[in-house]
Amino acid sequence: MLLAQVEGFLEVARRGNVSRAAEAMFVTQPTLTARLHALERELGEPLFARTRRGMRLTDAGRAFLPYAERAIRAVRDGRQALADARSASAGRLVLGAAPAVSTYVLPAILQRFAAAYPRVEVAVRTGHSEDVLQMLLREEVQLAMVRAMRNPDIESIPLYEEGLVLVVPPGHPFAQRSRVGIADVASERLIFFDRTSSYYELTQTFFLSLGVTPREVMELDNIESAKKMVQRRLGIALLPRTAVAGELAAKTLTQVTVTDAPALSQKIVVIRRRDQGRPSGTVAAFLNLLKESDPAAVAS
Amino acid sequence: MLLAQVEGFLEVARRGNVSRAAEAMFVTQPTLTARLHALERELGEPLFARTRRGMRLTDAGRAFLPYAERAIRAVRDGRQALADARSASAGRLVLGAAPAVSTYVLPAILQRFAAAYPRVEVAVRTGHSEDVLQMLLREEVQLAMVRAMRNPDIESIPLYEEGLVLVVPPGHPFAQRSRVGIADVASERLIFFDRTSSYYELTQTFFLSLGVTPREVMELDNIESAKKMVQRRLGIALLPRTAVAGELAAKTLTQVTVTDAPALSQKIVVIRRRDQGRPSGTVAAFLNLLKESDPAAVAS
DNA sequence: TCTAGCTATAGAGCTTTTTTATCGGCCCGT
DNA sequence: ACGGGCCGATAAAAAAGCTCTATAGCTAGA
Repeated sequence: MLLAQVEGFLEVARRGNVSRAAEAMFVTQPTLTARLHALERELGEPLFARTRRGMRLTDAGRAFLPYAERAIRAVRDGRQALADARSASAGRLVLGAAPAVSTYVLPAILQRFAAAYPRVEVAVRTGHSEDVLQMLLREEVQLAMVRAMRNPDIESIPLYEEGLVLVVPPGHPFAQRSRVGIADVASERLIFFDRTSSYYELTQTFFLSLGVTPREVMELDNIESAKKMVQRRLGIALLPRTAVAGELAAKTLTQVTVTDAPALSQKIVVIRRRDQGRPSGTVAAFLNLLKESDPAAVAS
Repeated sequence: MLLAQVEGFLEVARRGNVSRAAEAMFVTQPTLTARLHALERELGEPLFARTRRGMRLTDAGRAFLPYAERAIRAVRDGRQALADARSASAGRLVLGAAPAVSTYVLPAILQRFAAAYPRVEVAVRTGHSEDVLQMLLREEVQLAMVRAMRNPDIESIPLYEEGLVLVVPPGHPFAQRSRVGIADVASERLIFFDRTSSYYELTQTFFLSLGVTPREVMELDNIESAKKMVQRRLGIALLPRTAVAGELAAKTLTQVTVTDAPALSQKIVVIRRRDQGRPSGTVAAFLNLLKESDPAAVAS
């Protein structure tokens, strides 16, 4: 059965006249007649009664009519849905993100994305990078913004380098000193967050590699709490720069540079299943938006 | 766009494998590949990502999928609806009927029809023959059972001859007499029903042609009331045989034959729009059922 | 009776589709 | 490392179907 036959059926049903319907469809009348015959032959039932005045639906035709309309409408809507998806003017985008990205980087990006594509429905799922990777592999998310990871089934696009910076409360002795060494840091109470996250492992390795073992520590399970603890002078912390950008600007936290230690950072990337072909629709739109902007700069 | 392409898309989407899908659809693999390519070209977007393992839906494909399913389902359901209509195993039948037919003849017929085609939804619209004819011409009903009428746009199939019989209450003097003449009838109070119906005209013409003018009359607007009036000895009436079959059998009314007057009757036919082609589906089923039975015999 | 308007039909040409056969890549077991 | 097996893509020939022009057949209305 050809869609063209069903469309012809509808057009003739509407107009009751093959010639006019043919004209409206930009085909000749015999063509349309043939389509109708083919459709009737396939369905095994006359859909029209031929009269001197034109074509009238038979009972069978009347019975078939709503289904024909539904089918044509479905195809038309499907085309529209694809067009929407292509222009990203509508559709759905499901993102995965690591906690620090989700909280401090994504909001500003999503604000711009939502402004550019107001009809796109966006969903964000937050989790540790490893968990988000699994979501991606299970196709629960289309894109994920996580720390750089190695996996043969994904491709990564570098997003930004997220530095970990040492923050202290305003008025802390470190803030006045010209030089702060790693040994000085080790003697302070250190505040960590989320033992199960990659940050924890990263910072621990960092200290160990410098031969430093911070003794007094406090551990929180989220960055926001860690910041509060530092502000209440319960310790100092190594936190993602994006997570403290706001506090540094408001001078409610002060950044301290450790002179005798290398910069500590990790790469944040956006990852995507490698077997999904070229990005399209909302995904492509989001990636373009990322490409045009510096995610780390918009952290709030 | 070809339905076959959409079906191919669905089958491949389900199986993730062109070769298997092609096999299931009884075509060769290159055919199906070509269909997919044609569909993708028409939609301007890859629907599948080709991998070593087979075909995976792209985001675009996923967006299109529900519409494709809807379209195919609509066509499938449409086919089924036609098949149902053909076998009259389901569907809808809208009948028109004159009051006497609707009340006394149709119930028994519909009982049998409903037994034979339980899934057919039946609707009856009752009205005077002329009104029902208009309903038929406006296609508000598919068939109508009315008195024989002349109209170029309809075709009629004779159903039965409906005789008008003179009924009197049990114990009425006429019931005992061997001969009742038209003059005797004229001296009785006569009960008519529904001045606007064809019965009224018919009976009036009948008396006039015999040179009789019934003086005392009573007029009801429905047969059932007329029967009750006769039973309460308020008069005698000329009523359709089918309408009094039950009372005659139960001996709550008595039939009297007028010896010096011709039999009075009118033809009941089933009519149908002439431009509807050959009857099909529920209509054909109903007509067949009529053909096989004697409607007048089943009057209750 | 003629004309206008309707659909059906015939036959040629062309486009599209389908098929067979084959290619090129990749995975996996030996 | 290599070969068999499975994947989809491609080429080319054959087949099928579609669309066109031209025309027929029919009826209603002038």
